[in-house]
Amino acid sequence: MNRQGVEGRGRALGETVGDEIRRLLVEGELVPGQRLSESALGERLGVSRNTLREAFRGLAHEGLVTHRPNRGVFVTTPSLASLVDIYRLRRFIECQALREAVPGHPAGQRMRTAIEQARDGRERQDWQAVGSSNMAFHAAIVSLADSPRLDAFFRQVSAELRLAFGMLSDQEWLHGPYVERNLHVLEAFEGGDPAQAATLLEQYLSQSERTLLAAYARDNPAD
Amino acid sequence: MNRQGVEGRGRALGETVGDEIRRLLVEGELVPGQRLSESALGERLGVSRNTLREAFRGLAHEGLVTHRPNRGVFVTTPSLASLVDIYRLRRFIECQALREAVPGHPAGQRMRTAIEQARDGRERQDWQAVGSSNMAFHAAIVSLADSPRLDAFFRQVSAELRLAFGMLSDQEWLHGPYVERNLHVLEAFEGGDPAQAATLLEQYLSQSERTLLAAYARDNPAD
DNA sequence: TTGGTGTGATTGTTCAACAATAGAGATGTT
DNA sequence: AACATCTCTATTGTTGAACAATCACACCAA
Repeated sequence: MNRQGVEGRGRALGETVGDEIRRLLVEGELVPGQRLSESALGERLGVSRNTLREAFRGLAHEGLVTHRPNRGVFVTTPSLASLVDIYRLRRFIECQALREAVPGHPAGQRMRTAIEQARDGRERQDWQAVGSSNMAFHAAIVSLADSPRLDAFFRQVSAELRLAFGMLSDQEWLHGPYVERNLHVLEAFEGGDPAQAATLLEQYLSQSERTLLAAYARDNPAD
Repeated sequence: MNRQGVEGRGRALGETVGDEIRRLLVEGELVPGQRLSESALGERLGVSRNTLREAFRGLAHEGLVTHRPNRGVFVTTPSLASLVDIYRLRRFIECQALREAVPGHPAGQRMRTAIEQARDGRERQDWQAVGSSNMAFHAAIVSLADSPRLDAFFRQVSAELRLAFGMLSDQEWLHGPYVERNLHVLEAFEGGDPAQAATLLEQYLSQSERTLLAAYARDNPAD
């Protein structure tokens, strides 16, 4: 009788549920602030409350979901403070990864493919795809540091940021302009000038932050 | 009938169980490689299997515990690779935090108190206390970056590292020599020379890494 | 309006059950 | 003895039902 809504994978456990919810999250099916009822969501995914609760724990740990004791779990509503924190982090991590990277690191290839995919998405006006590719580009930058733990951490922060992007309108304006700037960074890096690449990236991130904060303030006047 | 072994806190949930296990972990009551049976540990802590499982999820997410599907959860045995990764990370994060810190940052005070506590511990030959204070010192360095997320990440990595220290003998040699070096770093920093402080810290961490890896190799010849 | 008070819905936690799996031991073959 | 195969068993994976604890809200009194 088990594993109905989630198709039966042999290997994994109800951990698949976590992935499933994550997917609903980045696809915007579940929006920030929304309450995730244990019984309702459990029924929808075809799992029991206990299993769902386990999944919630992981998601809460990643910050995608917020647990208010005795009240339930809610899709995290990114605060202005958290956005500022995330961008501070990104500058801190990405710029140094770029600056200290060994030349010819294989991640350069991943950066290049990410840019190409972003271009594809832009042509199709698929801004969600552009956003994903964009994040892949930055994840590649982080991977220059060759630290699995740092990669995992960045992946987590990205997901949280993704949540914020999802709650805003004007996706084109948020993602579009950065495709070409990614390319500039890559060119500086592969041209053997990591310091210059880091400087470009720093400006890039600061501008991106301003844009995001402005959009946030516009869409959430209450805050 | 609930909440027996774990004394009944009114506000929190079986999440207390996570803290409890964490405590057992850093105190060395639970050693790396050990299997954590759901029924046994559940009985010992006075919680049900389901509640315990929820706690396991969080711990696994922090890397303190490793989940092998259908086989159970085990206290993580830090690998050589993970130690190398952790030290790479520490150099990456701590040195830059120090380098970019604003002068007169309040965390300087926390660094100073940590050093004093480490000295106390050293006098009492309480090497576990020295290790804790040492970590507090480095956490203070990270907090110079003013990023809650980075702080949380570092706390997590520290706990994992702590696990590794716990499995080694020769605690005095691992912790003792660094108390004074912490002071040198602090002095350089408060003397207004962050670059010098970062350089000192870098050497410090590299030496600490060598010592740790050597001890690890000695105690785990199999690896 | 302000301040209780009950009431219903949801979470927190336990328990008992069963399916699924890995590992150990037993069996049999060469 | 070495090896593959086959039970068998203990443990995990997951469920559903139960009940206690807690919160949100409507209702009512002053």
